[in-house]
Amino acid sequence: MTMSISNLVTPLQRKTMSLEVHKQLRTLLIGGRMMPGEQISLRSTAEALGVSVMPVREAVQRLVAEQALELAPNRTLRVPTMSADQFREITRIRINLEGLAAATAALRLTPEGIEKIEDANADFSREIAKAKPDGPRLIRFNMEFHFGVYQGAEMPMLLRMIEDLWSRIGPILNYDLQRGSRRLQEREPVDHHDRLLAAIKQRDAAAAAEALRGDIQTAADFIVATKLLPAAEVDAVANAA
Amino acid sequence: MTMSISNLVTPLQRKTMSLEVHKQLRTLLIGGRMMPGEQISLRSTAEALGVSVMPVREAVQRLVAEQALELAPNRTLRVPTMSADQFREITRIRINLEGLAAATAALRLTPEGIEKIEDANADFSREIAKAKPDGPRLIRFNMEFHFGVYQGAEMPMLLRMIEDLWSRIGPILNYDLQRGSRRLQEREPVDHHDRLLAAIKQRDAAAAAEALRGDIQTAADFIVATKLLPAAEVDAVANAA
DNA sequence: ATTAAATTTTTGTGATCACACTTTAAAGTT
DNA sequence: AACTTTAAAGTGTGATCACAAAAATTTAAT
Repeated sequence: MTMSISNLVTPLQRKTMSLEVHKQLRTLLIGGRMMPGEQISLRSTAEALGVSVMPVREAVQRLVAEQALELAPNRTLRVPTMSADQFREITRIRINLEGLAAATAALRLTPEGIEKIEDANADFSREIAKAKPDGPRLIRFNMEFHFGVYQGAEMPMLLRMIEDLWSRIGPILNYDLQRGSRRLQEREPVDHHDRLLAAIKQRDAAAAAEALRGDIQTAADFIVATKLLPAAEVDAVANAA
Repeated sequence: MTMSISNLVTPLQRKTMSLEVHKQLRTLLIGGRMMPGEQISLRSTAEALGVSVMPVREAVQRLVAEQALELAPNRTLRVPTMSADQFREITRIRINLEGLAAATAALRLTPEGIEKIEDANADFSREIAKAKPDGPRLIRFNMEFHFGVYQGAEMPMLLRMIEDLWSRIGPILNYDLQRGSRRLQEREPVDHHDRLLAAIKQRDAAAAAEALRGDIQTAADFIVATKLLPAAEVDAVANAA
């Protein structure tokens, strides 16, 4: 009976088409490839992906549960729209959850982990310094930086909850970005990142959470200021508890 | 064109069997009617509920997304088991999220809302004072008290996230309760509730969050101390990101 | 040209069947 | 009796069909 094999193999993933569809749709959403309010059709997406409707149905159910998609009362499926109030609420939740992750990560991050974050921050800083920064690249580097920190907290459940939140605000952020936000020209986000990084190196949990709070809050204030988001939702969501 | 009718009618819910099944299973889970590790069969539950497997499949997908159910690598469906580490992580998340809700509620709760909470707390206090308190009733009153507070925050997304967390720890809490925990005999939870209530009445957000932290933490410490939870999970979960 | 009615198309939802895989029970073998 | 092998039952997964309801389109009428 072999004894240490469990340390050598990866725990064997479950591979279904549902999960594959779920991942693809989620990537589209986070990347802002689908506009808020846009309608989705089961059969269309099934045909586009070359599968039957079944895997799509299951994937969609998961996305609805994650609130990354929305099932309207008239049974139409769409990318959720978000009111300014809802966005503000998510921002408060993010500050708490991601603040917790950052604070914990400040205490637990390994030197290797810190190095990865520094790389991501360098990439981000370099891109934003360009005359005409590439939006998608910026988003990617920003994501690598943030989730590099969050992974360092070694709290898998918390990480997943944060991912879910990002998949919900992804469409908003990216949609704003595609319209050519001028915030990209500013050094502000880099300052917050540097401050967070410094706090982590000093193992200062409170300072890390505070730096992250500044990053999230100022970015959110900017989005709200664009007046892109409707003041309030008119139609009710059908997510009965 | 009628103008004020929108204020009179409820926004018409989407009524599908999937949602019904979802609600029923979720109730079972939160109520601790299903043991951690217990296996679920699509066909069995479908037959038990008198429907086809389809609604069950969709409901289960949602529950898996909510992490209230688990899909093992060998494709078996079961109520998630939880290691002590995982429970501790959830506790930290709860302290942050429910603390945020309590702090916000302290500032926003209406007199009617406060009255409702006081009633729930009185019921809870009365039940716990009995010689042989009724477990399910205690759980219900405790839930009414907590969610009475959380609803007062007027943050619907946060509320839903907290509900999801409760559906995950429900099996643990209730399972412990069914084994006849002696903690019920103690006044401790009542003290924390009273402290929280007092903070709310004084509109002291920080004190409210702190009182709630005490309530959650001491209860969690007790659960961990029972040694009911395994130290670590042996088999990996199949929730690929 | 506009509006109203009728028709067609498309939508999500539920049920049923087929398949590959795992687990369990039975039969066979030593 | 203990072990191995084989067969049966049960599992989630994917595909296909049927249906009612909503949307979009066309047709008819004013």
